[in-house]
Amino acid sequence: TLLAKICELGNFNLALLIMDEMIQNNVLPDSYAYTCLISMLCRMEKVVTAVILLERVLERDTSSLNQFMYTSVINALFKTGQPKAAIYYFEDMVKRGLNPDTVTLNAIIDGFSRLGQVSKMDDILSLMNDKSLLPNLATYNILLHFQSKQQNMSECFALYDMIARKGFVPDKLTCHSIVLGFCKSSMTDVGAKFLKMMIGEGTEADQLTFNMLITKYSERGELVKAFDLLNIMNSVGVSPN
RNA sequence: AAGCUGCUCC
Repeated sequence: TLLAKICELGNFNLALLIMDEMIQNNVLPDSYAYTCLISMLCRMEKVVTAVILLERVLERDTSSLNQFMYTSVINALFKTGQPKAAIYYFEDMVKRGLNPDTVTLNAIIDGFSRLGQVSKMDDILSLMNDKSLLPNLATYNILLHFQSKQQNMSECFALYDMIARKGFVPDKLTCHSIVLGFCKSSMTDVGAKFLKMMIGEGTEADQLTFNMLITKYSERGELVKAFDLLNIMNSVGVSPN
């Protein structure tokens, strides 16, 4: 419990110290303690320490292993530009009979999408399908963001439709990606219209997305439109920063 | 209880 709270507060040095003390006193950390520590280290970009800790669990306490530890490490390795290591742990996870779930595969799809490795993304999507794992909203948001960065707006709309068809409610990340695609395509007005439409449909309004459009309009000298958005922000209760 | 999705500005 103490470890969990310290992890939550983000003090990994103290958490590691306490873990050492536990081990010295023959109180072995349990699965929960290890998971908290590893995920905290990954969040704080201490991926090397996280991997060392995962290796310790692999050596002495394989019964404590779970998907959370692996997903945290796989995600952090991708994010720090170490895809080979990430895949190594993915394969290790599978070897040990820990079934990757949608969250694990999402982390990998996102990792490959950042590297522009489309065929690997497809491989993981096929795997998801083969294992009868259902994509979640994050899966679609990852794909949507990937397409929007490349201004593939028709792909974006196909994904947007898919989100609704699968019964998910688009969120602020969904909205951000679509508007991003329009901004990049210099279709700022369409982006603004889309944002207004999504807000009208109940999507949580979002400061970042407004900022993106306001910045774009400001760059283009379209200040009337920029101020119009600022007014809308106020009227829907999103505070400007 | 813990793991996935934001090249807005700074």
